[in-house]
Amino acid sequence: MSVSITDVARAAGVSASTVSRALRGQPGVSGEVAAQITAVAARLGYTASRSASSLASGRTFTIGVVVPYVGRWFFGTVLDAAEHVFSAAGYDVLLYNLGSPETRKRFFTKMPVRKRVDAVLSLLIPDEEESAALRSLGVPLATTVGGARPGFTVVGIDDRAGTESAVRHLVNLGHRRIGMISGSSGPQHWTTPIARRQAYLEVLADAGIEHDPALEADGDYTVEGGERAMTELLAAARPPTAVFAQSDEMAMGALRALRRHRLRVPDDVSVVGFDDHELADVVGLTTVAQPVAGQGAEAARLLLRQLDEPDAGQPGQVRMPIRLVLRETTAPPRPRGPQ
Amino acid sequence: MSVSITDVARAAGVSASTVSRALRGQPGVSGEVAAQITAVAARLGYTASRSASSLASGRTFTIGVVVPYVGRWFFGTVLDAAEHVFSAAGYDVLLYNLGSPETRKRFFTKMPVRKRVDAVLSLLIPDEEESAALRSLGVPLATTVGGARPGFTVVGIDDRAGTESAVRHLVNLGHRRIGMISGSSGPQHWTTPIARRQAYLEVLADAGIEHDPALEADGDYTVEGGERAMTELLAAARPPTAVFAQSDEMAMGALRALRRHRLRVPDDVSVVGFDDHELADVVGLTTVAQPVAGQGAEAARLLLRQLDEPDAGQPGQVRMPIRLVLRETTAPPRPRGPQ
DNA sequence: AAACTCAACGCAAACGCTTGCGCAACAGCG
DNA sequence: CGCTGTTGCGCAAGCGTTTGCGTTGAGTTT
Repeated sequence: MSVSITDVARAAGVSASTVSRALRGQPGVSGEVAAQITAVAARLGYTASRSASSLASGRTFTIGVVVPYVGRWFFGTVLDAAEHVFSAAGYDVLLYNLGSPETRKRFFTKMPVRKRVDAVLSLLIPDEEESAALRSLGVPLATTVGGARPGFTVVGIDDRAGTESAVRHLVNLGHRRIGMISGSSGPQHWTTPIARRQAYLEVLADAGIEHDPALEADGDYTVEGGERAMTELLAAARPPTAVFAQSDEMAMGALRALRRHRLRVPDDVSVVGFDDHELADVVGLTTVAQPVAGQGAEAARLLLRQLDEPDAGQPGQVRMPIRLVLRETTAPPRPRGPQ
Repeated sequence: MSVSITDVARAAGVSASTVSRALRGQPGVSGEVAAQITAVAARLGYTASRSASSLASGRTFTIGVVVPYVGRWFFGTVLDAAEHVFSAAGYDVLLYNLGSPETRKRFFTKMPVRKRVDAVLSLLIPDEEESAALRSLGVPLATTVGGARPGFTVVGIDDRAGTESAVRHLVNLGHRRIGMISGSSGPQHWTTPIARRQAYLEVLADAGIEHDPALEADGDYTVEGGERAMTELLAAARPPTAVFAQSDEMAMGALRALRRHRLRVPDDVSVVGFDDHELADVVGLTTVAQPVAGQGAEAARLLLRQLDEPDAGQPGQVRMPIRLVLRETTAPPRPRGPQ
């Protein structure tokens, strides 16, 4: 029923090996014969069986992409861009969505990608054990999040610089009580929240502002979490006049909480986010923009390059530019109340 | 280097066929031997090569999911849910992101999923030619968008009912000049915008409101498109006092446009969206909620069922519930101006 | 004209698994 | 006790490619 390489070979009056070579543009077959074969293959609607060819060749022409939540804007956007690069290069992508701890565990113990992929792009930060498991695959690895990791190509941003620009902006506006909504709920090895928190503390210290632990809350990187966190901050003895959220989603949650508390933004409270979410502009959110799609595409390109030249040296590290985007959720604090 | 089935067989003192059967829980191997084999396999860290087993069995344990834009909330959410169902059932998902016409064309001519997947879930509406190509794969097919299609299991919503509830809501508030931002830019065979438009027209007719073509604009299903469309509507001789957008993203674009025009929502203009986007609540958008993740999960489940019982009858059709969610972007029109 | 290259192609052996079939061994039956 | 079933397992033939190597014949060198 299904047309195989021998069918093509027979129809073209050559051997299967010649068909194989011709269709893949390998040397060892004359121009005319190759043309003939391509024509016949097209006429018969022949597509090589991926299973068979990867079994024989050891190459799968497939990239594994593991992501915590495809549904979230950040990951969806990275994936979108990466997928375009991969598919343009003739690679398919095998998607693993590892949101819950169980699926994540299942993935890393069963390792379904073993012998199924030529490389893997991880959009989540593997812990020591997990990255060891990935390395054991013996294929090029890349990630777009978190810091340096042995064996991984990482393309990311300067989290500290980004955070600095955001918090410094609030300081410059005159704010002294600056809260932070972090997304630190994840495992410790995720360096992003840590780096951003450090930068936050440093800017405060630099401005001579004493740090108040009551002005920090965890937002879990979600809208709901951000809302909860903001509510928490508002309950503090002396609530913040400005808030830096480590992601736009959390910032939007914060906006919602503020609205529910009948507080005006930026009159009563300023808020700045991180990411430049697609909808940040709609809500007028001041934020730190990072090239999200750009990171996905770049990581994909680097991975492909490693595939092409396996003898290349250390996996690279790329820092993408960030920039503060001023919109309408930040303003000087209202000159009222004590201090 | 890599451990194969024969390694396990040797170590367990049985034949490869017995290992194969034991590991897949097939009958024909005694309990103790099976236990032995599983233990040995675990100790050796054996994972069956997917290429080899699919070559031999013809089954791939992989589902192809084709989607227009993974980055967009709707598709990302559907995909997320579907992936969970698939992976829980032991299936991997091969992702094809077909946003641009070129990649789409490439996909449907090269058909890279041929012999690579056991089923495909399409999140885009294939035209006649494309769905014929999909059917030629000879595997179960499902989609979560658009209307009935021969050979496809489709789980969706009642677009007309959803639209009716939205537009009727505006009518009931007293609006007479009700604009619509549609997403009809796609190919004609996409029934969603068409169905929604019809329902829109019907409600107007039913309310005795004459239809004004100047109150319709195309928003391309994007935020930017929605903004453009709203700007267009505002330029009409008699601009609308309310707008129904066929997606929340377009509605949010409309909100942005309105803000730029210094018009207040809902005081000057009411707007209602469609989807109940994750952030609809943040901006207070009144909208028609549909179970997005639910549709993805349900479609995935139906696909798996077809895989289990291939002799089942016609592919099913499921209608998921919708409901109007009232928030803060709709209100009665201001009683001023002529009529 | 013999010896040698080299390009173009075919042969056949993998690749690692699944599965129909055959063959013991053992149980239950008349 | 022979006979038929049944259970548990091994044999070996695929599945559809890729690829190292061998063969052929035309072209080039001495």
